[in-house]
Amino acid sequence: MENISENIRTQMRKGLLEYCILRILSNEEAYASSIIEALKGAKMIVVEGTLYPLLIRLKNQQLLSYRWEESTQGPPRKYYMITDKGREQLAEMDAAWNELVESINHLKK
Amino acid sequence: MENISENIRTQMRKGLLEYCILRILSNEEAYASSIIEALKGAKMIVVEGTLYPLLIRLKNQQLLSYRWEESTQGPPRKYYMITDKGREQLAEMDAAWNELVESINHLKK
DNA sequence: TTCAATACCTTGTATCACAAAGTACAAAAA
DNA sequence: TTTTTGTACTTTGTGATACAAGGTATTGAA
Repeated sequence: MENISENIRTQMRKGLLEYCILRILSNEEAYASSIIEALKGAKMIVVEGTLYPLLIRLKNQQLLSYRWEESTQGPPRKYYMITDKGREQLAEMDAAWNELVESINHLKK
Repeated sequence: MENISENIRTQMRKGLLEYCILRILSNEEAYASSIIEALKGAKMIVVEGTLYPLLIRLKNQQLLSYRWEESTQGPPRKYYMITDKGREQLAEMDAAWNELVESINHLKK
């Protein structure tokens, strides 16, 4: 645990990654690398070793599905898409997130 | 895990409890039960088994200190207070939280 | 056919929150 | 006095999550 400030951020992120993935996939299909890029764009840095198990988890919960697609450069890609059940879950997560923000704001007063 | 919605909230809270404790103690000294009450007021429900180890952890990191105080009803209480180092950490956590909120907002667009 | 690039996956570890217990103390009740 | 009740503090075991550091497989170019 070399960098304390990084650790704070890592811990705060916990439990929010699933939410972020669902949010990203609510707009478009994507495969792992493009999801990582999207997360980077939001400054939610994540490594492959974190993302892959997470995607598998979400797929097993039937919140995501995927299809294989050939790539022009390299091996085929697994494109993930959100399911109806995933959208329901996303709605719940939106609510949970909003409550969390309210909770923190309440403690800031 | 029986209640999925609860689990979502539990996971989202992860890493934020330390932040909440420091925020609460930034205004006033408090002992465990009163901290739990404050968290309840913000709808961040937490149980003793979570809070006590957390307080000990924060104390070992020298972000908190405490003093014993007699109680009119029951055994003495451990009143915790934030240290200077704790206030520095709190400032970092404020920044981390703000960035996190921005990250999520970014993904919502 | 070897190599580099890309994509996907697995294993071991640390951290955190919770559930469910237990210990210690003080004041009221028996 | 002894027992009970209420309050406060603590510990142990479990499950979930993110990360680091590896590995496997496919493709196309050198």
